[in-house]
Amino acid sequence: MAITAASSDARAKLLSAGMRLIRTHGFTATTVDELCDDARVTKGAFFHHFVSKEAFGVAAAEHWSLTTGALFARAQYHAASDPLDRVLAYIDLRRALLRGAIADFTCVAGTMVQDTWESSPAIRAACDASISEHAQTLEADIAAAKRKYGIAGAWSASSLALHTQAVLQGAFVLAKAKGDAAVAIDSVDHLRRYIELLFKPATLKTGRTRMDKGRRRMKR
Amino acid sequence: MAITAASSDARAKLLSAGMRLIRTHGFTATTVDELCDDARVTKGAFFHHFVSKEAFGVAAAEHWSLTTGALFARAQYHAASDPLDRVLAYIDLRRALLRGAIADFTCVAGTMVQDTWESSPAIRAACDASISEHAQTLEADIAAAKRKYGIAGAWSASSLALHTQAVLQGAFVLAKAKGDAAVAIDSVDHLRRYIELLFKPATLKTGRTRMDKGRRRMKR
DNA sequence: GCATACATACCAACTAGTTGGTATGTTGCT
DNA sequence: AGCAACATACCAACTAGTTGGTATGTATGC
Repeated sequence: MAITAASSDARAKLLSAGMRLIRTHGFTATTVDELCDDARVTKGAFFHHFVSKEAFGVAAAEHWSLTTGALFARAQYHAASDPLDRVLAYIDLRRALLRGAIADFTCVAGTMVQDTWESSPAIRAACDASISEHAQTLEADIAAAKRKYGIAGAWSASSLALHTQAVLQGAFVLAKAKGDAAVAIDSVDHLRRYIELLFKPATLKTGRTRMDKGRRRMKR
Repeated sequence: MAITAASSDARAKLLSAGMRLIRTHGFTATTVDELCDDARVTKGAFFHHFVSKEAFGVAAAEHWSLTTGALFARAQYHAASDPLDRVLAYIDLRRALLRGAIADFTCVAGTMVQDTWESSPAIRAACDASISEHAQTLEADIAAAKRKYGIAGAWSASSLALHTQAVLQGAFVLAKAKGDAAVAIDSVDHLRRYIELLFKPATLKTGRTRMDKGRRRMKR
């Protein structure tokens, strides 16, 4: 797929418009016309770059994976030497991102999978890959923390990594229902507290005190 | 809204069809024709009972609230004398319900709000009411448990009640993405462990041992 | 004789996708 | 260098089918 000089301005603009529109209306409710209007591109250009609306959906999930993957890869939370600190710093970053309009912080893959999981196996798989691969970037740090602090709970690093994503996805749903990010922030705070508690006995032995570090506003 | 003698067989059939269809396709992707076909009712009947598709959505959220409200009201988890036991029994019930087809255990309100929160304030509000009122039925037990065990965490009973709903909603999203309920069960297990840990110091003082009670399969 | 609970037939607007075209490269041969 | 052959990126207008919604009719019970 040699990328030529002006390799499709239109494709990039459509994907960018897709991120916005899918997050606000979901995938099914986002029409091809709407996508084209928003991207200031014609329908011909749309079907030149994507053989169908479904193919666009798959490309949108992959685009989401790439852009968010790059964002998190270059974030500073990897800097901490302690693996548990890296996990907690990730949670703090996710909490800090819950700002501005709801459509600006919610997850394209999570939103899209809700109205496509039954009708489009291809989109479902692409969304699953996006979410699961992102979770996997956490898994190594969680596993390292378990090893370092000798935690032998009945839970696996991978299940905890996926749980963080479940909490975030659920927090987005509640934020949409309430039209307010506050409830999502509260939920992420509960998630942070959970991880602190999971590692608390071990870190106390080691003489660490991390509790309430990074804690901010707690409403109600 | 006086309920007349044979108060609309059609209305009930449409709402029942709506529960199924909204859970599988979402609200926007569910068409009025599909609803009518599934309920074996004509379009005339649909618009006789609901002034618009949006009004049907609001009615669907209210119907969901009523039916699930009744289900949980008559469940036995209220029986335990200890409030913490009641909260954990609720979690166990939610875990036990994660069986069969995905569309059979997911939440109508949570699914519907995802593709309507931006376009329909009325449906958004109805879904919020459904989720928030359900969370409130947990709040009293959580508050009682906090009081009984003298827990003074930086979290409120209401925020924890909403957090349980966020975890469940997120678990549904991941289950849809993976096409498998296992990931949702794992997440609910993490939620149960969190609540156990929140109350652990206090219950140990009191001589309770609840840990790992009710624990079942833990995959991976 | 009049309201309620439907049924049938229909419509204007919108839907994803198609068609046939153009403008601008890029490549390979001489 | 120069030109034919082809590829890419796009566009405007169209189509076949679907959408939520309506207009009008009818059957039944009080």
